[in-house]
Amino acid sequence: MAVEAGFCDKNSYHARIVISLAIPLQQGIDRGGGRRAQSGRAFGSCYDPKPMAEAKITKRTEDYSKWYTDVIAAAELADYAPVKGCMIIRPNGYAIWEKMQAALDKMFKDTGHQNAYFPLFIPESFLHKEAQHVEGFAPEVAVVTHAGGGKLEEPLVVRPTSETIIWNTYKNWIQSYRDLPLLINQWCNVVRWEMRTRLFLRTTEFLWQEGHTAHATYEDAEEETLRMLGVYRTFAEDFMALPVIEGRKSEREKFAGADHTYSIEAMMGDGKALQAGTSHHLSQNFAKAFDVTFQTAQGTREHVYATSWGLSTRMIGALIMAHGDDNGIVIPPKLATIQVVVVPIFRKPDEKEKVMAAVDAFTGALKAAGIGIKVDDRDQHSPGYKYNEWERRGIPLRIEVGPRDLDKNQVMLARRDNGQKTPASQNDLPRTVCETLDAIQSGLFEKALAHREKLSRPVDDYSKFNEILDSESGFLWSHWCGSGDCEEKVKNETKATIRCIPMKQEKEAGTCVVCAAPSEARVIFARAY
RNA sequence: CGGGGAGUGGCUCAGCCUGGUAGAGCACCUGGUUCGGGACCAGGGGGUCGGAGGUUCGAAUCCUCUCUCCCCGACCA
Repeated sequence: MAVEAGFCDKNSYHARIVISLAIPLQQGIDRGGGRRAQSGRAFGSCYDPKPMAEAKITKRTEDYSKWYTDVIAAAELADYAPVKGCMIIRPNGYAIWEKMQAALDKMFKDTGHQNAYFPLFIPESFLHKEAQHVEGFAPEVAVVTHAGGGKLEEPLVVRPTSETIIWNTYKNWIQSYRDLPLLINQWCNVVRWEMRTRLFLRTTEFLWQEGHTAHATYEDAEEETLRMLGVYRTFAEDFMALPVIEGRKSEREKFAGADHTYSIEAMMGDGKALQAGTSHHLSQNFAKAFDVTFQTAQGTREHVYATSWGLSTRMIGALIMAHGDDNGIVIPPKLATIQVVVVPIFRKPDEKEKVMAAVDAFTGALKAAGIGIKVDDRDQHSPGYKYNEWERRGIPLRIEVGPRDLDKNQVMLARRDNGQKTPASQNDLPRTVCETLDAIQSGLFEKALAHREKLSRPVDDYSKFNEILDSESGFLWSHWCGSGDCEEKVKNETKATIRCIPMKQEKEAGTCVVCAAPSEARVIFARAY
C-alpha cells in the first residue's frame, strides 16, 4: 500500500534492484570506508557572529530544504546510515514515533482491530498476482536472490507493502461470512528503493503501520476505508496539531491495486503539500488475485472486499515541517515524551540546595499529574545554554526557577510555541502547566491552520499557476474536468499534482482550469513532497 | 542516470597548487572560577588523512581506478 500514491507509469519490472546475501565475508566488504560527509551540509552557514557551541540551523526563509536537514541534526532526530537512502532514527526521533504509535494503536484497538505480524520476505511470484500492484511496485522492490550460501530457487522480495502475503494468508483464514469482518493491523518496516531520498519523508526503509481488513460487502469495506481515514484525521488534528484535508485521490495518484484511495493532505511550512496518511478501498482486486472467497448466509460463495490503510514515520517529517521554526523543532505536547523541562538556576551551593528542594517538590506534583518532566540539573552548562538546547529539541514548555523566583513563590514558564515567558505560582502548578500545555497544543493547530488558509486560494486562471507556485506555493483550489490528460499537463508544466478531491466542500459549477470543460467541484493542486 | 559539490579526530574545516610523514575551533576528560538567554582559565586524551593500486628515498598532498554522501534535475513512496 502506498502512503503516497502515483504508481501508474512505472518502468518495466526489469528495473528491479537485486540484492544478494551471499557476499563472502572475507572479501568485498569495505570496512574502512565508513567515514562520510553525510551530515556535512547540516552545519554549514553561520549567521550569528559569535561562535556557537552547537549546530547552526539555516534560516527557513533562506533555504527551507537545508533548514529541514539542519533541524533534524540539531534536534538529534536521525542520522544518515552507511547505506544510501537509509537512516538511523535516534532516540529523540524514535520517542516521537513511539508516541505516535501509542496514540494510533489505541485508536485501532478501539475500532476493533488486532495486531499481527507478517514476514519481511515475500515470494517474488506473489507480487505478480495482481497486475496493477506489480506494475506499480516492481521498480522499487529489492529482491533477495542469494541466501544460505547459494542461489535461491525463487527470489524473495523485501516487502514494499504486505497486501500479497497477507491475502495469501487470509485465503486460509476466511471461510464463512462469520469470519468477517477480519480486522488486522501490523507495525513493521518496509523497503522501497527510491531514486532520491529525504530523511523521514522518503527513505529506502521506513517504519509504518499497515491495516488490512476483509469485509463481506463493498459497502462495508467503504465504511471501513472512511472510518480509518477519519482515525488518521483525528490523529493528525488532535495529536499532531496538524490540520488536514480529507479527500479522494485521482486515478493516477491512487494506490497500485486499489479501487480508489483516500488521503489526508497537510500543508508544510513552505506551502508544499504532504500526504500524511492513506486509506484504500481495494474492492475485490486482491481477493480475486489470491482467490479469497467466503460462503454467505445464503450459501453462495463470493470474493471478499478489502481495505488497507497506512501511516508512516513520514509523519515525523510532517511534524518537523508543520511546527518547526528557526530555533529547532516544536513537538506538540501530546507527542512529547518530555513535555516540560525544568532548568534550575543557582550560583552557590546553598542556593542550589534551596532551588533543588523547591524543584523536587513541584516536579513530584507534576509527575503525579501525569506530566512528562525532565529536570536539567547539569552543572557544566549555563541556563542560557540549556534554554537553547531544549528549544532546539522542541520541548513544549520550560520551567525556569532561581532564587528570585523562590522569594516570590513562583516559577517562570517559557512556551516553546510562541516564546512567551510568564510567571506562575508554585501553588497549583500542575493545573497551570496542564492548561499551558493544552494552550500550546491548540495554539500549534491554530497557527498551522492559519498558515494553510493564508496559502490556500481559488485559482481559475491556469496562466497564474506557475506564478503562484513559484512565489508562495500553497494549495490551489481549481476546477478540474476529471481527465488524466489535463492532470498530466499541469504536472508537466507546473510540477503541481492533484493532491486530492476534497470530500467536504460545496458543489460549485465551473470549468476545468486547463481545458474549460464543465466541472462541478474544485480539487487541490499543489507541489508536494 | 545527467550536472554540481564533498570525503582529513565526535562535528565544522585548514593543509594539497609549490610531496618531507597532520593542525585549528567546537565537542570530550581533569582541576578551578562561573551560572536569570549559548561562561572562562589551565592542563589533557583522541585522527595516518573514504578505499585500492601506482609514481617516489618519502604521498593527506601527484597519477589511475573505485566507493560513498550532499545539492539540483529526471523520477517518486
